[in-house]
Amino acid sequence: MPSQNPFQLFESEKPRLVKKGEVLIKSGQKASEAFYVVKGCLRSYMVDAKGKEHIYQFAPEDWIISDLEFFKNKGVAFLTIDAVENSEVKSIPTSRIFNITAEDPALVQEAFNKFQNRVYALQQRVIQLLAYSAEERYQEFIKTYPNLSNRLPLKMIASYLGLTPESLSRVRKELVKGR
Amino acid sequence: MPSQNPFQLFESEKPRLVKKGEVLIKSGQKASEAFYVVKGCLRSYMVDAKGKEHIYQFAPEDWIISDLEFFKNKGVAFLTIDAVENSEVKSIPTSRIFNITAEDPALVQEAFNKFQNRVYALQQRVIQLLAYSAEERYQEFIKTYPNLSNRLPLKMIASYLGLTPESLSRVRKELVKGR
DNA sequence: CTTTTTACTTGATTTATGGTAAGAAATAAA
DNA sequence: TTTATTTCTTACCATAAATCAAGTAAAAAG
Repeated sequence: MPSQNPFQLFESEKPRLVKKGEVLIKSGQKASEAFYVVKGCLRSYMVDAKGKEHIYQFAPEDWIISDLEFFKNKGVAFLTIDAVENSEVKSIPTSRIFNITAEDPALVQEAFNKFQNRVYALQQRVIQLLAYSAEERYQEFIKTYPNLSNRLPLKMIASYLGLTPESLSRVRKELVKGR
Repeated sequence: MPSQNPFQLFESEKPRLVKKGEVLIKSGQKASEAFYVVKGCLRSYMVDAKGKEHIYQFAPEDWIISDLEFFKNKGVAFLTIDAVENSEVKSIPTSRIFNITAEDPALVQEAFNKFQNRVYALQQRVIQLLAYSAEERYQEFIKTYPNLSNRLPLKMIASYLGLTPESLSRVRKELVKGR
């Protein structure tokens, strides 16, 4: 969810420092915050029955990240959110995002744009998971997020793409050979 | 994108009849409409390089369906939308959805709810594609959309779940045996 | 109805990706 | 630095799902 200017909704909030690895929202927890990343990178993920992590989203600078399941799920977070790097974030209760109707129309417009971008990004993600091979998904990832692909450990990119680290390592090897 | 009451935005539109198989938006086409399904069922899908269809979304009664890529893609539709059954639909230009700021606050609130539901549904979909096996995805589908699973041909459900019809047929066979 | 087309099933085989394991490289900690 | 920990690579093998192929069932068209 990138934006030209920091989202107005977060403007008045004080940024907070979070250390690499620090957990901001824990799955099963009864809290719901949305985070705006000023600096660094957060991620959201779920852990399956076998203990394997599946990364749903990365949020580098200027992105917003939260767990929307909250509303559907009796106020219990479904995803875990933690910091991939030492970061600086602003936060608001998620509920505020859905209660801005009466406020500034510019804010409403801004929220619409965010939602539009978000739905668009998710559409891309679903299509890629449905229709693309491991190699195609990886190539698309580095094309779409060139900045992220050199900052993130391979195993996290693999998790985001629905692959094992071993498979992504092999894919990468093939790509190098191919040039 | 289900809703309690038909979305206000579509209220004043005249419903139009579409026949099973009729194409409403064609990939590559320079049109962008959002459809509200009064009766029947629509779907959106993309066709990959090998000619294989991948279904992104189904829209039965009371759902909204459109191609958001439009905005990002120089006004060219990425997905194709057609009718899975004889249907009755209302439509508006997609752009209207993003230009309702100045109008009725209730409308804005309604749009927020739709977006929230949509992002939530997409989150579920991504997580399932990342973390679930063929069998788990199918079971989740019939649990989440019990009504849809008996109306749709198996091959479309397979496409939606990212499977071949052969694989889904086998999954189904195993499930019957298991009981 | 009868015919034609499309959808579904099932078996045999292949393929892409996963799992295991061990070592190398890189990063973090001491 | 040196050591410890984590990440990445690579080889070998396993497996879920895809592909191919052929037949059956069901739906649409005549």
